[in-house]
Amino acid sequence: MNAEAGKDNADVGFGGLDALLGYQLRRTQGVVHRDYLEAVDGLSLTQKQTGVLWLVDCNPGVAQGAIGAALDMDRATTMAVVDRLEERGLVVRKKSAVDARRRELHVTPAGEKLLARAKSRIATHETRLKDSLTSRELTTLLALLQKLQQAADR
Amino acid sequence: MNAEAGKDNADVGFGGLDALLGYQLRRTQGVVHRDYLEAVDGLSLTQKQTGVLWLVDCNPGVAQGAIGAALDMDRATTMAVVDRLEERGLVVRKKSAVDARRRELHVTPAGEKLLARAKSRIATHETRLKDSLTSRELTTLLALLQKLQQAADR
DNA sequence: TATTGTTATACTCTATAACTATA
DNA sequence: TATAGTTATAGAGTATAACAATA
Repeated sequence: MNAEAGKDNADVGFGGLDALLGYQLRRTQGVVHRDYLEAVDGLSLTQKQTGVLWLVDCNPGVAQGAIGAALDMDRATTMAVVDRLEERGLVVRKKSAVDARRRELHVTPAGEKLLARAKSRIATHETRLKDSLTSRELTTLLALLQKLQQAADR
Repeated sequence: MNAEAGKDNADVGFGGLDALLGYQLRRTQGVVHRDYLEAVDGLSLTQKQTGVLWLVDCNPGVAQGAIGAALDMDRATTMAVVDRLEERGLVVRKKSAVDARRRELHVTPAGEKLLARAKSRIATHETRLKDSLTSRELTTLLALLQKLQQAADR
């Protein structure tokens, strides 16, 4: 494994790419999500799916659109995610008695069980991440991410 | 638009979800990528595609695998991304004269032109993001993201 | 008219597994 | 045996557009 020609893995120049906030953000998200998937290995839950399950669980009867708005998803995207959860019997859609356009979402017993297991695994994953930072750094990081969200969301 | 039943967009409780680093990271990445796509509107370049184009440009003849390693991508994922760029005539694959297994990547003139335009738009996008932070906050944020990457990458 | 959900469709990223050809 | 790239295949997130039902 010599660096005889072309470029070896070790000597790839970034030419300023790594100075981009967007790049570092995406890269960090990628690594963290992979660690997340390992943490919940076997549960078959992505970050997004867990997010929906989590919110539906603590907001029983919440409308699909509200979930999408809360998690910053398009209506069609929300449909796709909820569809998958419903197919797996983790959530159910019920017609709203108050507004027939709405579908109230509820977590099923199976969903509750899975969510509980996921939360436990996620706690471990989160601890691993947070342990790499001081308490002050964590607070700072969350605040800065918040600022970025506001700057980018227009 | 009343909050008559179920849950209205405004009163969705997060039940601790928003305290998760992984959640805030994913959310921030989503908002920032959307802003990115708006910034490069019409160029049809995602963050990932731009990243590959960028690295190939400043590392002419780089091997595909090296690009994947640098950008933290699976071999198959790298294939898919490079395939799209090649189909669009933005990069070319050439057999390495030194190691016949390798494919050296090069940016085409069309790719150079597109990358230049993208870089200009990205500068604006990055400025918008960075302007929301002080210079010290930016340094801190980049350092903390770095720390997280190391903590999650195992 | 506006809103909520739906369907159809499409693109991108991601990954696993099996395969070829080279080393 | 190990590495670089390839192909086939699949799942997941994302989004646009057109549509139905309801408000």
